Amino acid sequence: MPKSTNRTPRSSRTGITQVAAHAGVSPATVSNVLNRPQLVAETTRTKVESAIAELDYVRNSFGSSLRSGRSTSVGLLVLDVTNPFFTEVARGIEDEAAETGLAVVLLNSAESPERQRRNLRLLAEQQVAGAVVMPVDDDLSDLLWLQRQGVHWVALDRGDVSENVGSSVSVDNRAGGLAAGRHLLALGHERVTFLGGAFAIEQVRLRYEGLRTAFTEAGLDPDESINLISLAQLNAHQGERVVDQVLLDGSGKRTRAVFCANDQIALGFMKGLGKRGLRVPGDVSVVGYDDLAVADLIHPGLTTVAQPKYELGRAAMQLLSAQVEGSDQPYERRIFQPRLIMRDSTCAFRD
Amino acid sequence: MPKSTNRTPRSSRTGITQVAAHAGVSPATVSNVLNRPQLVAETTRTKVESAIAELDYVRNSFGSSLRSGRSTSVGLLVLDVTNPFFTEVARGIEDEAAETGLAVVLLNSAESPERQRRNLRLLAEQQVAGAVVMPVDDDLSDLLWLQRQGVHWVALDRGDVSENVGSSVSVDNRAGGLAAGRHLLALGHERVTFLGGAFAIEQVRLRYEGLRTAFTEAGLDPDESINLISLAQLNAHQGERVVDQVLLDGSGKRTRAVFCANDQIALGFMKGLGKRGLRVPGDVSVVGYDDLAVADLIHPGLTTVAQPKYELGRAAMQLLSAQVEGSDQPYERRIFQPRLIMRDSTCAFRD
DNA sequence: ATAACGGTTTGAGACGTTTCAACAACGCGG
DNA sequence: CCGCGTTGTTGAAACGTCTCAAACCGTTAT
Repeated sequence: MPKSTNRTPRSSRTGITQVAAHAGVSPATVSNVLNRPQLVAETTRTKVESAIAELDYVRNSFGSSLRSGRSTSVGLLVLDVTNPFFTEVARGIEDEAAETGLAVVLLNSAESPERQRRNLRLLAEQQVAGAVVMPVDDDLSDLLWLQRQGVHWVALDRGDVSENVGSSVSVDNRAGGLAAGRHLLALGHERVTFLGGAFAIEQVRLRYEGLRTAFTEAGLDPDESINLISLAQLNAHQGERVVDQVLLDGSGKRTRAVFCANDQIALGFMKGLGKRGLRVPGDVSVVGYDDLAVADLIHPGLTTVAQPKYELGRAAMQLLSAQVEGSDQPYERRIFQPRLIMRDSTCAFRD
Repeated sequence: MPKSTNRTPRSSRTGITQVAAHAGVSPATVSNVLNRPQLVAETTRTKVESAIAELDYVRNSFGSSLRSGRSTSVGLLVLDVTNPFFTEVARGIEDEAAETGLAVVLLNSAESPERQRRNLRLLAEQQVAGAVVMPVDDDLSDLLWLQRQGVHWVALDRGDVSENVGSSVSVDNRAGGLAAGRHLLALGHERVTFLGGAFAIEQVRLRYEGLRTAFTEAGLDPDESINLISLAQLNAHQGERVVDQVLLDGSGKRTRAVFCANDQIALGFMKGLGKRGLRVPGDVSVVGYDDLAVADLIHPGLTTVAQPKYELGRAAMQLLSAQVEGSDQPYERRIFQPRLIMRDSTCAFRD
């Protein structure tokens, strides 16, 4: 990469000073028009405004932010830009930010702690007002560092960050697991496979716990009734790969109901079933988690647990704004409720 | 929203000056260590470096950029953050940017010209070094304005921006349509429905033209052989809604092959077919466009035209860097080739 | 006539960094 | 011992904006 000399091209870009000259007032007045219009008299204000229009002036946020200490952008640090869950959230954040005139700086941790660290550092350098972060692991020290640098943050989908460390928005994963479990039990499935155990990931663990609760509620022993299968990664490929293992079940009886930690796994799993000539829900009932757009498009429609992703994003941004505007704000954790969406991938148990 | 006084909290944040004091050198030297390490003597450099480490100094990009005129962020303006096509592209851009230490500012036009305009303005204010833009319509005047403000840009997936206005990266849509057409013809389908005509969108028009070329090649009259159906929007819902209309075809004969302008349409269409008890590919062969991740997960697997999305993003970013580093660079347009992926949603014609 | 007072405007620093000309220190050949 | 080039270091002036205290100016109260 050649280290080119890439400096501001022309000698004097149109700045607040040029506008001031053109309108016959002082720079300070122009600044006032821009930032506290109430302070400046009607007639001068219009004069300045037309000067701004004529010169096609746009504010230089560097100068502005440098002086005022206020930043006009916020960070969004996600694990994987490609993940449909995040993209919905991102849209919520983006919409909310747009209303406040904030720009969203998107960074991708790619699930790597090292890259997360680099990105947080970048955010600190960029002096963002705040950041919405999906932490890559349980180690919050980097986030605390960010806080010390004066950057507020809100944790996304990680309700477990301890209360007095930061705000968070998340969806009640336990409730989601519970709803899925109740649904399957209502259909008569007293034996269920949970597909996706990777308990390092909090969300998965909670969904599993919710499922167990449903069985306990029903007077069944979770340890007996739930077949737990661990996956290296929570993607479609793993879901497909593990089909045979699931079908055997260990108990001898064939598995009739599967609850997947997310929709992608469910899709992979269903693909695997199809290859083996098994039908959903005739042979196996499948419940997913996330309600991706495709869940409603595939055949059969996937019964799944929906999360208010867009709302989640908006809420995250709102909490962040609150933090930023009043540094003394107490930390808040907002928890949303998931919703079971019944489609055609589940049906009543029959032997 | 309360207009709180939210100023820089502490009196003197650790800046280059504090580091200088702590290391017993001048601020200029610290700056040199940061930007041109070769210039400064080994011993002083280490001295400064440890001061930086001890004080946990992070560079303030406002001050830096203000003075140097160099920006450390680029914009990415998309039509819809949620669109899987863009998210892949975004990942490419993000990866490439990360390597250069650039931050990506993500903005969403939501298909609205007015919001695009606002976003471009925001980018100008943020003084980004450049932007990757998917223009919302054919009106390039706002982009030219951006250029006048000193912000370079690269058009994404819009090869039609005229040569001497800006760079672009795109995928050869005509070739994609051609490949799809040849594939269907090779299977014996001499009559095909094109689903998605909304020719305001350049990509769609070109895919259609490619399809026509395939028929012409084969000695068939495109006007006779291709049934063109227009959709208000290119989404799954529209794809589903239009099923009956497609099946009738007008010619009396039942449609046996459909080429959809994108995968989402294809998915919706297939859902509609399923509801009517028709099988893919037995009753109707379906070809999509985009190769979304789900195309390989659903049953039957969707035959579709894949675009090198990730590469597209990387290339866009590379072109942008070139523009930024040497303002004199000639505009370049990079065109990628799509690839037909054969799965199970197409089969030989039989009556 | 003076003082006090709102409503407006403005001069003169900051903010944190980079840059560049100038300076210091040093060794070296003449 | 003097100039001279080389290598490191630095003082001071930007960059574009915001902010604050001070100045200005017609009014009105004293």
